Amino acid sequence: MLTGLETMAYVTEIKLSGSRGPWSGSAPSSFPEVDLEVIEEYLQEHSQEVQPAHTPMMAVEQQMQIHTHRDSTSMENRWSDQHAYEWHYVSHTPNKDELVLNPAWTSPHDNQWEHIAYYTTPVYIDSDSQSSSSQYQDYQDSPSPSSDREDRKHRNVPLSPLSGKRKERLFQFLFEMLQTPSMRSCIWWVQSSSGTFQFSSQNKESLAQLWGRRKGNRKTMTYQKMARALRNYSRTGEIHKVKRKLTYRFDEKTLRGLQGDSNTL
DNA sequence: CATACCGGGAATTGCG
DNA sequence: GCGCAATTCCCGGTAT
Repeated sequence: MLTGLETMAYVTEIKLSGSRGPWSGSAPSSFPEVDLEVIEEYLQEHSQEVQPAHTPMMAVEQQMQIHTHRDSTSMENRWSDQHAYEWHYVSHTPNKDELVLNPAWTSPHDNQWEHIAYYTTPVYIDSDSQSSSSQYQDYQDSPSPSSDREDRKHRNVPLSPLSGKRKERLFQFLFEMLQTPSMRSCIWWVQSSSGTFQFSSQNKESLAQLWGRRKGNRKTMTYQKMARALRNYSRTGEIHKVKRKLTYRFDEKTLRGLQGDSNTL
């Protein structure tokens, strides 16, 4: 039989045949995966818009709930409690770990952060935010945040004229996804203030596929390949890997640049 | 032992 | 044609 991922792949291939088939509607539990189509559509409409006004995306989100909410989080947190690292959300809730997914779009008052998440940037929708934002400035991920190697040389992202649209970079795409509520089941901030984010081991492939589509690659993008590109960033400094499973961190500069963008756009 | 992640060399592709 | 930013392949290493 097909696994959730594969099934989804098929679905996305066949898709738009209008019929949502028996799966999505009646068997939401069959796959916690995210519906790429829905996400794509949504993203297309809101991609770069600056319309904080209303949130017509609610429709999308509702649909997504069907596929994503449920408890597919169990694994995600298994390691999180092994030893509190720089984030210890769940410190006291055994099965609460869901940190990200569920609570988000189910509570009525989450519109708050949804807003923030949208146009103000930094956002503090990360797992830690509400709990303990105290002991965090400590992470000892990589060597050190300071020691400016040779980045500041002549490699800055000047808000260049950007005449003509430059191709979207992977880290920009990821940042965008991180600001998209509906993508919370694929990627989320572990600690937005430090730019640390993490991929969902269940839906990382969906996110990768989405990236691949956006780029219009010939073959389908996979997390493996996307991660390879991510590894290149550790050389150029945009993003660094942190010692936690599926977790990375935007460089301060990169983050600042991205945040600036989203505000100024 | 099996599977998932991680890392990086190296060739190739697309684009500006 | 050049260089950049991936993309694709692949394979060894580590962790679970």
